[in-house]
Amino acid sequence: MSVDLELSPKQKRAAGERCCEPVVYPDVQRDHALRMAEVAKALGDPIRLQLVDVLHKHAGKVCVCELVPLFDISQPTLSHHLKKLRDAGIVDSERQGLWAYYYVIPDALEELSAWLS
Amino acid sequence: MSVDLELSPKQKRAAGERCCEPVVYPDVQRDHALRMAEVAKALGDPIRLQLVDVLHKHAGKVCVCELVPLFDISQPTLSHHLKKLRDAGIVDSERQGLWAYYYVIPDALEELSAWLS
DNA sequence: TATGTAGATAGATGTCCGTCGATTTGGAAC
DNA sequence: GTTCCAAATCGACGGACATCTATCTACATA
Repeated sequence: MSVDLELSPKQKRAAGERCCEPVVYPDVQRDHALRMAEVAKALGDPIRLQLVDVLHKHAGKVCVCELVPLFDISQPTLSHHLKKLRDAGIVDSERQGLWAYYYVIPDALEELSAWLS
Repeated sequence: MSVDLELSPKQKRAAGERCCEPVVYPDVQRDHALRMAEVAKALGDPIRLQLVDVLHKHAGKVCVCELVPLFDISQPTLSHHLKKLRDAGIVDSERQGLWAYYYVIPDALEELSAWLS
């Protein structure tokens, strides 16, 4: 006949007791997380986040030459940030003559936005 | 008396015509953007994003020892990622004996979430 | 054809990041 | 006290990142 003893923490562990409920992570989430992390990483720079903010607030397309004076960085550096945003699928551009116009791709941020809610 | 001539692009530019509507960026947004970029940067790694996902789905607190086997990284690396999330103000931890329990700070992601919507 | 101009690319540099193995810290058990 | 254990920290290494200057590419003007 068994006695209702208080078990020591070590005995509890040995008996299979856990620190908390077991945690599993569904594989389905992994590539989902990968895509969202890519977007988050692109937004993880103050200048890029402000760029998206400006482009979004000007619902239309904004010329690069209007963006350059907004920040204290060189034109090539801004071009580099715009490329990062383009590579992440957040913005796209359109050329008209000498000028290039950038805009936020509709719903590009929706996946991340939905996850955060 | 002035004639209604078609101006060349260069003449237009010389006359002050712009490629698009002038764009200004309010200073108020800058520190706002800085804080959000910090959060986005912390989420900009697949493992950290999955960590937040797991912690959030387990509304309670999750023990580190349950998190380690979920990812193919060493325990010190996981600890490093948890520190990054803590530094960004996204998660916090609580120690109980040998074990450490992590949880998502309520509303830590709200600012970014609101901006994305 | 030659010149000017907007934007992208190339190359260099210093810093930050993700990862690891080894060690340290602080409780708990014997 | 000594041993065991979970988690954090340390030190190192390779790769990625933000930034710059200099150059290149298209296109438009003359």
